[in-house]
Amino acid sequence: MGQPLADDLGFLLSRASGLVVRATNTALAEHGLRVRQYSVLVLACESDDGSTQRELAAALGLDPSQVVLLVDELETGGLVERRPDPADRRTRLVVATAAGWRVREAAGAAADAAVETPLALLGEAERERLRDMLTRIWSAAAPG
Amino acid sequence: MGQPLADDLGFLLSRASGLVVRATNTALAEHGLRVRQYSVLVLACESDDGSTQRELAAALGLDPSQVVLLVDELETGGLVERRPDPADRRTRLVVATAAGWRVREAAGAAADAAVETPLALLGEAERERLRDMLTRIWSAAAPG
DNA sequence: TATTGTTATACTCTATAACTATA
DNA sequence: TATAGTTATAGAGTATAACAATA
Repeated sequence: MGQPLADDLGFLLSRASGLVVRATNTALAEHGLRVRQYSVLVLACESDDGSTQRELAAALGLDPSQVVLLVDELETGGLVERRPDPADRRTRLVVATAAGWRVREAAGAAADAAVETPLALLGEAERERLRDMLTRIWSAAAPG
Repeated sequence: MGQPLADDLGFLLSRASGLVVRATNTALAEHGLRVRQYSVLVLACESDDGSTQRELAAALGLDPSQVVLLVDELETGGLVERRPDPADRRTRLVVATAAGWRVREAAGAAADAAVETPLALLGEAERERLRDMLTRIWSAAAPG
């Protein structure tokens, strides 16, 4: 007869994800960002030499064509810039600007605070276990 | 300086959720469903007397106006029907038809199989812990 | 007055295909 | 011939506001 919907991990994942994404988007709004743009900005801040859009797409689980638009918006806002790659003229390295770093820090604090409400019932040890499981879900389906 | 994106639970949740939803949608396609319609159908099968659209919306975490369209599609496909509520003429009770039950069973088996790939690295005990944590995330933010 | 279902609208996200320039 | 980035488009998902019927 099938399991109840409340036991379906796919359903539970998407419902929890939607909740957290909504809360994060609300918090990011005052910084002019949404989660997708924010994710790109965070990744750009993580690499000193910049990341190719292909690398960003793989890390985010998005199609490269979507990354183009996200980087466009961040670039228009002056938060990242596209630098030519000296080694390969096809690729463009996405690097955070000084303004990007500042926004990333403020927006990150707001996002972390916003997510405390939905995560309130989870202790730090549990969150670490949750991170581990979600990472393994990703690695099982997106090897490499 | 902020945590790495790979440690951000919001990001990990949405990435894992997207992955599982994509796999499930692919599996449900041959049954003419997508996850949202499927979720409504499963809930309709769970209640003998039917659920109001308000109840469905609350359980799914959707706005009631979205449930209208999902039920419309299921009703057009003959999988559910809207029955008048004898106790309250405003409400309409959503009930699965016999065809709905059959589709729910076949689609559920396909969805369960499809999700085995991304969940392959999690044992049953871990899945139970994951269910518990995701349920608590929901209950922390959507009390009631 | 408040609630249920409904309609309408706009925006965001997702999926796909095709094109260009380089390798 | 393959890869990085880009453009374009259509469809699905999300968010809000307003309305009629009923409580």
